[in-house]
Parts: sequence; C-alpha cells; structure tokens
Amino acid sequence: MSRTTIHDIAKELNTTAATVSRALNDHPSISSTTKETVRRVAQKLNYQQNRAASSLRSGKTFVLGVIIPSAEISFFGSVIHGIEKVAKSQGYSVLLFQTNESYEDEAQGIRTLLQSNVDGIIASIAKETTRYDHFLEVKKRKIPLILFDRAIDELDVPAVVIDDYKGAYLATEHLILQGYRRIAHISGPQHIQIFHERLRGYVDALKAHHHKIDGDLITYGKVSIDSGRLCAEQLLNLPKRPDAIFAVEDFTALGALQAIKETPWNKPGQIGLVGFANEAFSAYITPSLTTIDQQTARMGQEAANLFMNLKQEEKNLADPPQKIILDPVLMVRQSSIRSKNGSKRKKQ
Amino acid sequence: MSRTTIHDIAKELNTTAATVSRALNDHPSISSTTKETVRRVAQKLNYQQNRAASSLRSGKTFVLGVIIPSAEISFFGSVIHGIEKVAKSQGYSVLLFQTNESYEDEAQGIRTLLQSNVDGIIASIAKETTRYDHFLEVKKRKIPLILFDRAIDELDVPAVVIDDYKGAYLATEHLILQGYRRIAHISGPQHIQIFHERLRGYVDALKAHHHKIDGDLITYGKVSIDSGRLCAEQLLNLPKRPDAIFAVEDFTALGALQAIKETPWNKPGQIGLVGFANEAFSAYITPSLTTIDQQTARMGQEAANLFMNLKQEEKNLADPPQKIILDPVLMVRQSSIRSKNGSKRKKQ
DNA sequence: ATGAAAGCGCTAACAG
DNA sequence: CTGTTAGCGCTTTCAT
Repeated sequence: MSRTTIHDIAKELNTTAATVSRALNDHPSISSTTKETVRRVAQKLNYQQNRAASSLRSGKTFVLGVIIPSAEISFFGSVIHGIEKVAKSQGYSVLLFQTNESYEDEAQGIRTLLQSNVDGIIASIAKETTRYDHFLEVKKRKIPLILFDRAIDELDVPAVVIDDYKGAYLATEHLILQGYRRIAHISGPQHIQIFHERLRGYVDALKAHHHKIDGDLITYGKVSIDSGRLCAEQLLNLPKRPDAIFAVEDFTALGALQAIKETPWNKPGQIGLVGFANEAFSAYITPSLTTIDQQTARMGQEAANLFMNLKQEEKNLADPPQKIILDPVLMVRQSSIRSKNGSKRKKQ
Repeated sequence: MSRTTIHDIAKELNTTAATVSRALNDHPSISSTTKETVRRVAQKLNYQQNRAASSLRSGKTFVLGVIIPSAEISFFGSVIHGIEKVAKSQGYSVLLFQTNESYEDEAQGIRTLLQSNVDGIIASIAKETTRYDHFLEVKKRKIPLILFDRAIDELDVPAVVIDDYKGAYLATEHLILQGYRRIAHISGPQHIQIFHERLRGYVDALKAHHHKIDGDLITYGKVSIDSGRLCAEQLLNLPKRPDAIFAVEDFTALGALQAIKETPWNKPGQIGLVGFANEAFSAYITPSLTTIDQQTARMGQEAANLFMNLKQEEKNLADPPQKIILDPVLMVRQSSIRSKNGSKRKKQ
C-alpha cells in the first residue's frame, strides 16, 4: 500500500537494494542490462526516489536556497525566474524565502536553509541588514553563497551586480547626444551605493562631453513617485531651467513626468527624460519612458551559473570570489527623443 | 569539526538523544528545567536541526510545493508572496517550480515535489495542460493539493479563484453608471473559461440595466496589446460607434487605449475604458486605467490557509473540497470618468 | 558486476 | 519524566 522503495524493486528482481540504487544512479559498475531491467521495474512500480533519505546519506540535497526581499517586486520575480530556470536544468530545486527587508526574517531564512541542508544559497540582502553574522555562518559551513544586486564587499563572496555607473553614464550620454544642453539629475540617498554610483556616472558623462557640472541641477530625492514630482518641480522652476532630466529610477521618473506635463511652457518633446530600471510600466506610459534595463532574468541565471561553477571546481576554494558585472542596456523610447529646435536627431 | 547533532548535546548533558529531541520539540513529558538546559546547550553548540533526518523519520517535511507558470509574471510573483508569507508564519518553507506553461515541465515539477515529500502542493495549471494524470497521482498519495486562479472542476480539489463574472459585471455597470450608452467589449478565446465568464458578466450587467445587447459591439481578440488595438480600431470604425470599451484584461485595454488616442474625433474623456487585472502599469499610464483588481497576494494567502486547514482536520477527507471565490475590486481611475455632455459624475 | 553490512540524524514505541 | 531500541530509505565502503 505505501510508497515503493528500492527494496520493493530489489525483491521483484531477486537482487539487493544496493544494486537497484546503483542502477538508478547510473553507476559505472552496473551492467547495462541490469540498469535496463531495474529501470523498467521501477517505472512499473511507479517508484519515486525519497530525497530525504538520499540526502541524509549522501549529504547532497540538490536544493538551492534563494533569499529575496519580496517576490512581489517585479525585479525579484524576474531574478527568481532566471535562477529557477538554470537550477531546474541542472536537477536542482529552489527553496524560496522572503525577508521583507528585515534582518530578523533574513537571519531566520538562513537558519531554515541551513537546517534544510541546501547545497547553496543565492541572496539579495535586505535593506535593514547591517550585521552579517548569518552570512558568515553560511561561509563557515562551506556552503556556497552567492549575492546578487545588493552585494557586500566585506563578505568577500561571489556576486552578480549591474554596472550602475555605466548605466547612468549611458543614460546621460544619450541625452547629450540628443542635443540637450542643460541636463539635470534627480538622485537618491547617497549612503545607498547604487544611487551614488549613478550620480558618478551622470557627472562623468557630462565631463567627458565638456558639459559644465551645475550643482543646482542635481537634487536628492527619496526615490518615489511623489519625491520625483517634487524634485522635478523644483528643477523646472530654476531661473536657468534644465531641458532634460535623468532620474535615478523609473518611479522617480514617473513623478518627474507628471511635473513635466503640468509645466506651462513645456511642449511635448521639449524636455527630455530618462529613468532607470525598465519597470513594467515604463514602456506603456505616455510618452513611453527611455530607461536603463538591468537584465534581471539574466542576473538570476548568472547567479545560478556561478553556483554551478563553484560546485564543479570545489578545489579552488581559496581563489578570490568571482564578481560578475552585467552591462546595463539603454532602452530608447519616446521620452528622450528631442523633437524641436531643428537639432540633429541622433539614432541609437 | 562537523555539524552538531543531538548526540553531541546529549553527551554534554549526560543524557540521551531521545531526551534532547523531545526537549527541543517541546514534548509535554519533559520537565521544563530539562528543556531549558537542553536549549541552552543547543544554542551554545550552535545546533541546527537536520531536517532531512527529521522528515525521514517523521514523514513530515514542513515544505509546501508551489507550481506556477512563471515567476516573471507579476500576477504569480504576487501570489507567491502571499503563499510564502502564510507558509513561513506556520513554520513551512516553499519549494518553487515554474512550468513555462508546459505540460511536460508541470509533470516534472510534480514528480520532483513528490520525491521531496512535500506536505502539500499549491498549483496554478499550465495553459498547455489538458491531461491531469500528474495531479491525480498527487491525490492518490493523499497529499493535499490546492489550485488557484486556473482551477479544474474535474479534479475535485480545493481551489481559490476570483469571480470573473462579477468582476466583469462591476466593470460594465461602472461604465453604465458613468452615463456611457454604447458599451463595447473586447473579449478573448471563449474556450478559456475566465474570458467566457467575463463576457457573461458584461452581457448580464447590460441586461440588468436595460441596455440592448449589440453583437457588433462584441469582438474576440487574442489577449495582447496588438490584438486590443486592432479590435478597438474595428469597434471605433463602426457606423454606430461605441462610447466606451470594456477590455478583457489590461494589456488588451492598453492596446485599445492606443487606438482611442489616435481616433480623430475623440476628445480626452469622451471614450470610456476599463480593463481587468490591475497590472502594475495600469495606474501609471495616461490616462490611468480603471480596472478590476484580482487580489493576488490575498489569493496566495487563502490558498496557503486552505492547506493549513486541511492539515488540521485530516478527518473529513471525504468532505467536498472547499472553493474560495474572491471578490474582485473595481479600481476607478481616469480612463472611465465621463467628463462631457453634462452627464452626472457618479462618485464611486 | 553484485551482495552484505553499516549508518546518515532523527523520532517514536515501549519500558521503566 | 527519561532511557533503550529500532528503523525511516537510501548510499557507500568493503568484500567477493
């Protein structure tokens, strides 16, 4: 009545559980005829391996633990997609935990993953997390740990991130090439690394193209629609007003767009706008938003690949951890196409 | 060197593994002093339970298997969020599988979940799936199975869905109450139940308010942006053209909106538009899209709750499976606010 | 190429 | 209240 085990198969074939186990695992020292018959009987009896037993004995679970702030955020949903895809292709399952940006939940998640004997952990650190003891515990147990998006240099583990500096540089340069002359930037809190990097990219792009850096044209918002709107209003009311805005991410850009639309002297196509993140809505608003794509699914895939590679060559544990920096991709849409003043329209 | 086990704790305390196990599991017949000391030593030795061993013995894994088409679709990301939240609160972990809408992947996912001895499975069926043998296998093994969104009556298992009929009724009625007189509908393939239900809701709402049903005003698209655009163009070119459109879901509505904007005789606010799904972009497009919210995170929570309830009262296995039908919520935004002809503006 | 025996770490039944 | 014993189902030496 109860579930078929390898002993049932062994009995049916007058052999032993060991042979059945080896046959099913394609062990080299089993004749192909035996493998064949074992597989046939296994199928007949509808046998399914008991992974708990297998992993208890072998120490391997073929489970990959994934820790993210929230599956509800499209960025992370996309990354999970990429991770699970690669994991599955290599026979791994994904055990998922959300932290809700809380250190406590994150530590609890790590604890559960350790109890589950996962073969590796892929994580994006919670905003609240400032202590890394839980991650150090993972390292101590020699369980492969890979970070993505929000990496921590201090932990000294492999990571996949995108090049925020370069993304911002591309965005700014695109506006320059479109012919905009006074390009403003709405940034975010500078203690968060990615926002600081994006500001650097903005500044360096301007410098490289011999534009002056004007402190008035740089504002620091709180990374939200409302904040983007307020910052943009402030910029558009300057005596020497900007003719383009690079926003630190798409929601900020969305707020800025609202402000732009309500600006009396603005004509469509006059004020350029670029965001960052390629959020789901960005292609569908009016005008559609030029932005920087972060290659989210790819990020997940690369993270999973990093894990697979680590497994392969467990030898070089002392090697410096690999860091993959993904190239951001400029998505040119309507919001940054300069349409008047006879400026030359640069094709991208 | 290697990981702490209950035997290590037992040795330290001159007691036995059984006692330690019971103490850690808060077994009633252990004195509270013993529990206390055991817990202290466990903490000191940094003990973490080995779940594989525990579940091999006890038969329970505290793992919930979740099968979805793709984590990249925001709908499913949101549902996962709800499921994991409830699961975690009850000590369960979530093992995630994506089907990519393929029957093969779905069957493979079920197989892996069975091998992993999950305590229950929550699934949304792949579009391609037409045979249910894999799900029947789950039932046969008496593993609780809960479906969401895309339920299959034939399987006779608990499910959480939203009331598509009611959602469509609400959407249509809202347009009627706004004062629109000729309300069209862009539907989808009728062999897919949800689209058929939405069509029924549309028709019944019109009937209930003594509007005529005009076959010309009902088109059948392919549920995409492009298809929505084409269908809307066709509708807007009718001799007796509609003054409002209810689209079967938000992407269709988005395409329809493009067509509306390009209609020469249209003035903003003249043609009403309602979508369905409350996609992430719907609040941010111009005009913002009135739509039907499907309570996605709630759907996940309810599905997880259904599982938890099943676990509690394993007695009534013969009872008819519970079906939870969530109420859709009308999200009124700009696209459906009637602004001219002195119609009374109905507040919702 | 296969079999015998042991044991992964835990929990549960039975004693006391 | 605690100890003894056994065994969940599998893999892995070690033998042959």
